[in-house]
Amino acid sequence: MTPNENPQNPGQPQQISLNDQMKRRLEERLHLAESGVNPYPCHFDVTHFSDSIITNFEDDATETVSVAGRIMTIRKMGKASFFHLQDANGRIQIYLKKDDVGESSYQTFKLLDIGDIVGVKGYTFKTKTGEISVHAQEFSLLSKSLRPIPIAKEKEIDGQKVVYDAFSDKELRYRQRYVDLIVNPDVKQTFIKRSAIVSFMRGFFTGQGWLEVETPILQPIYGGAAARPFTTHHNALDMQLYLRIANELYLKRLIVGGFDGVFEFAKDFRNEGIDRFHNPEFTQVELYVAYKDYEWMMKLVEELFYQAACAVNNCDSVVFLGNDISLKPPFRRLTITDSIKEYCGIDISDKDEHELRSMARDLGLELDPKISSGKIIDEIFGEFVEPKLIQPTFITDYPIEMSPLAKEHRSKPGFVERFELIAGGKELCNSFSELNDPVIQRERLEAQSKLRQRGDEEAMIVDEDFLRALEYGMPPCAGLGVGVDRMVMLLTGQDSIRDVIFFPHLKPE
RNA sequence: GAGAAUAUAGCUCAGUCGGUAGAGCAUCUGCCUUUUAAGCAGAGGGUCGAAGGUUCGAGUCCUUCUAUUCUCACCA
Repeated sequence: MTPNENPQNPGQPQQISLNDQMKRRLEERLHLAESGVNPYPCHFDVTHFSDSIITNFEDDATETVSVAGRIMTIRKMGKASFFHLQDANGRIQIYLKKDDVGESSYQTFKLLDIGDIVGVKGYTFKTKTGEISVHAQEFSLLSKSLRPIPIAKEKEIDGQKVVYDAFSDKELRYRQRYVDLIVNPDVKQTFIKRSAIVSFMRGFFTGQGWLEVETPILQPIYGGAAARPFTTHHNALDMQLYLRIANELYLKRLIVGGFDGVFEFAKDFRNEGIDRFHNPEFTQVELYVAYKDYEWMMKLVEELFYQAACAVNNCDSVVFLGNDISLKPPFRRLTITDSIKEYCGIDISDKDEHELRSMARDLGLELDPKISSGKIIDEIFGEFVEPKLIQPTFITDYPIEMSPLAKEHRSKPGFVERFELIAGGKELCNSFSELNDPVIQRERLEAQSKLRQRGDEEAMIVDEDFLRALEYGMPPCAGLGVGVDRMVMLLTGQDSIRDVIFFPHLKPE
């Protein structure tokens, strides 16, 4: 695409709406170039970052530093000026005096705007009012900004930072995340933490000797979860493909192949509704470990969340959705049957579909007459129990109909060895002892495909190649899926998934 | 999918009963060599989300549409 082409309407020049401020900045860009100042030079030698200058400052020892960043505030006072420069780590005040930088350089400075990126060389000092600053000896323009950034002003009152005119339009913040990141420092911190959480998990897993792998996103048959997929088309092969809804079936093939532990940070895609807990594309880390079961996996998950919280927050408790949550192990464990007994006062064990349905009706739950007993239990749980589980809780031993890929419970017929981790009333993890009997797995998938024929769009499809892999023999195995976005929400205290994804899905402008 | 709210200057927001489009910040001009929501004096800046309608007259009332936000539904 040529630079001036309109992406929405190829062939047409792009309509850049020019307001007065942009016009002026464009003229300034030309004016600077004509007067011999390159508005976009190639490099600048940075020696210091704002945060380290401030931490290492000593009153009687000035230090020569080169810093670079974006101009965020300007206070011009005739022949001297102050401005704040924002670099990757924070802000530092710069003091610029005409006598020090020279007439022409000072004239150039006076043309600059908030939003321009500059480099400054100077020495550190503390102003009359006590702010650690850099006294500029040289400065240079590094990149001219053509669009005015939203200016939020800050004032400290009794140590409390008060922000005026903050850039707060949520739509604009999501659409122009780059601006959000420039002007709202907390946003940047959330994403730095997100990266730290992912790094921590990667280290936690590889430290055990498990292998990080990559498996297909474009799949001819989707599986591993109950969800509607996105479809796409491969032209050369002229075939329909699906964007993965999970990578479970591929990772298990790798366990068959002889790896003892594999994991993948997977972007998954589900063609479903959008709300503050769901984005159409989201990140899930899935982990499979041979010769282990779900009991073992629960201990691992406790450690994972506890250590991750300590690593990124230096603290084992968080505030999530308005609740104080402690991530100190052990987490409470409760079978789904016991949880319903506790929160609804009813005993669902050994009840048939008819009895369960009337119990649900007594609780005031309207149910689709087509759904079977496992799904009824899930509905009761989802409606009356899950929202009440604020502290981290493992809910275990789900009805077998809901879990076609999990192994039947070793001592409870009709249930599987499965757990979910719930915190703040929301599911964060799902895990089971993986079903590795290929004959039973085939039966379960075929039962799913019957549900599918009856109109359940989320029922799974029989994946013959996956079954073939199991027929070669898969060791006993524990599997885990962690919703990374939700885990980041929990550990950063964000109430919406949109605040932990840089570019959440929005309709086109 | 349903309901509620929102959409006015680059940003944050006022706009009363339908009668000339407002403020602060930002921008521009002038003054100002340790300021910090810098200050002082002046100036410019608007297709009031889009399209229809009612009316002598619509930012304001009505209809439709678009987008967003929140809640609910759906959703491992």
